[in-house]
Amino acid sequence: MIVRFGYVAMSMMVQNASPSKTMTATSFLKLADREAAVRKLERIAEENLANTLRLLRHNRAYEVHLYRFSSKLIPLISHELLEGWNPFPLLEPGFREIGDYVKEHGMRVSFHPDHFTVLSTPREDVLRKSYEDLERHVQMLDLMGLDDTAKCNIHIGGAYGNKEAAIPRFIANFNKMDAHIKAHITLENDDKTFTTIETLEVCEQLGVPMVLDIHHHQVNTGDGELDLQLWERIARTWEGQHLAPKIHVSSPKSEKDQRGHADYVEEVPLLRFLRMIREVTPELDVMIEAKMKDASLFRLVDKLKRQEDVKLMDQTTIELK
DNA sequence: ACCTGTCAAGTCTGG
DNA sequence: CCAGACTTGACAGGT
Repeated sequence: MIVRFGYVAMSMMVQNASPSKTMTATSFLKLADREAAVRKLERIAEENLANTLRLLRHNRAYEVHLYRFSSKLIPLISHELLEGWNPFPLLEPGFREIGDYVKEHGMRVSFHPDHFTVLSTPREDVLRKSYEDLERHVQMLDLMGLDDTAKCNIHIGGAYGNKEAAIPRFIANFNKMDAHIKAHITLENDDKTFTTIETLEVCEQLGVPMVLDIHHHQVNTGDGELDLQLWERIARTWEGQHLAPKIHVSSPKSEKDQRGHADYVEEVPLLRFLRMIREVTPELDVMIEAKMKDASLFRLVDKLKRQEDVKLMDQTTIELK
């Protein structure tokens, strides 16, 4: 089995390369000249895109093939103060450059819209904003010139005290979306509400690939023991996608805070999982969600390569024999 | 240079 | 019905 690793949004190795610089609404309002304030936002967005490209070059140099973009590339884009603002024409060259680089080097990229994107919501205003948020994320991928192998990963959302009602509401709201948007969505089990099995059932019903988060599963297990049978069902949701299944990995922050994310990733639980699935899964992509970002990725790979059944293929790819 | 509080968002809890 | 907690990286304002 071939396993590749990636990381999220920012680098601990490249200095001053934040792709998530922002401006508060308060300081936006403090600027007397609104046009100048908007131009400042646009400058920040261009800087975020430039830093994203710097990170991709870093990824290329270190053979990191998976990367998740920051969802905060354009500051205040969803804020009501900026209603009517359309920075996309200005940012198009920046997005295109990123997409060209991704395609040139065969990278797998994604977004993870914030947890305020909630398709299970009963509130019309929240649903509208969620649709807008998803549309905006897909729009960015479109401007990059990327196809629907670049995914937007989301959670099912809130339960509102009644999961049995929230799930069909999610499904109905999901189905109202354009096919182009739907084709970009993946669903991930969360750490509090919707378990692996519940998320999987929705994925199977909707024909949406599922991203398994093994840390979330550990803290929100529900009824579904993570055995080979469950994994095979999850892996099947990726059939026909031209993509290897993807999982998320992180480790508990502490004994007391099991849900928080630690700086680095423990290799033992991951190895146990990989060895369980290696016979049935030829390729797997693993997103590292640790505070130390790319630094934790390299530390993890360094630990893994010492295992007898692990062979290092490149700086971030292993073969588990 | 560093520290502390605030900001965005939506859900959930406790009162 | 409403205030506060939760989460995250980064701003904003203070020393």
